[in-house]
Amino acid sequence: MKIGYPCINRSIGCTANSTFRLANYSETNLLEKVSNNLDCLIKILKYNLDNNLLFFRISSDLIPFASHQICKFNWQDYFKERFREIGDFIIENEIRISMHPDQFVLINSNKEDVIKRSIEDLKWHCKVLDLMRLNKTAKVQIHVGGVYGDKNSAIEKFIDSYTKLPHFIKKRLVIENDDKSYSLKDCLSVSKKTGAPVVFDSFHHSCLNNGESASEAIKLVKNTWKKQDGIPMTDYSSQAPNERAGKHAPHIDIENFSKYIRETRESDFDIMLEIKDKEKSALKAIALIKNS
DNA sequence: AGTTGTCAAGCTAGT
DNA sequence: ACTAGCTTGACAACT
Repeated sequence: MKIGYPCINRSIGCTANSTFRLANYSETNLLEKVSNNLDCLIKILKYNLDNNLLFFRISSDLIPFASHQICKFNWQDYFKERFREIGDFIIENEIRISMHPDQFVLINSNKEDVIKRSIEDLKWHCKVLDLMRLNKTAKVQIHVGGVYGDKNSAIEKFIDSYTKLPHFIKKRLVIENDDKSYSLKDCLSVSKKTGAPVVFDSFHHSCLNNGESASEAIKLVKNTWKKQDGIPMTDYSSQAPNERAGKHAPHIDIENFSKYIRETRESDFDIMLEIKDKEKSALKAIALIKNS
């Protein structure tokens, strides 16, 4: 079991998700930001290694506007060696990597243009992981998408788009249950048709479910991860106290986390902590696991 | 230097 | 028909 946190480290004084406005797009700006982001990424990974945090989500801002039509620069070639070095570090130290394109990436949209741009976005995410030479255990996770008033046909649309994806995307794409539209059960049925592994998000599951306990849920998703995909990736968070239902907690609720670990102890899986204070909570989680 | 408004992209629910 | 909220940090323009 590996523990990690997404995208940002708040202790080491740099960010690997620095970006700029579209209005200020220039090759110079892009080069500067990407270069800075890659430098910081390796620093974060080193910090993580020192602290036994072996799961990390790389920010979608790593290459700003990578899939936007404005970007004509061949960053793949220009930063080839840097990607390779970072990849070597990841592989040597057996760090698990994920990426999570944001809410705009929808392969089941009823607008062809949205699907097209989403695929372009998935392409660059997968390209980065390929340039790092990471194996199939490095994943790119998305939600199933919109419902458009008819979930069955929206799922059909997802399956149809998925089937047409190039192999280098398919080998990395995994789907995550969300808190409003697509439950774990929905994701499992999509997985059955597509073969895409399912990322279990425990917090979303607490918002939207069909009565499955956490330990049942983990066992169910486990079957969707083949040997080459690695052990299941999962997302964990808890409800922010006194806030709207579905809002992520600012700090880890260690009681809640401890209970989750106890309930699911018979399975091995990696945990991404989607908590606002990032590595701070991840360190607490690591300490808890060590002592349990 | 510190503060505040704004940012490429879509969907859903609520008015 | 329209908009706020999602979830969010960081850029950029303003004090």
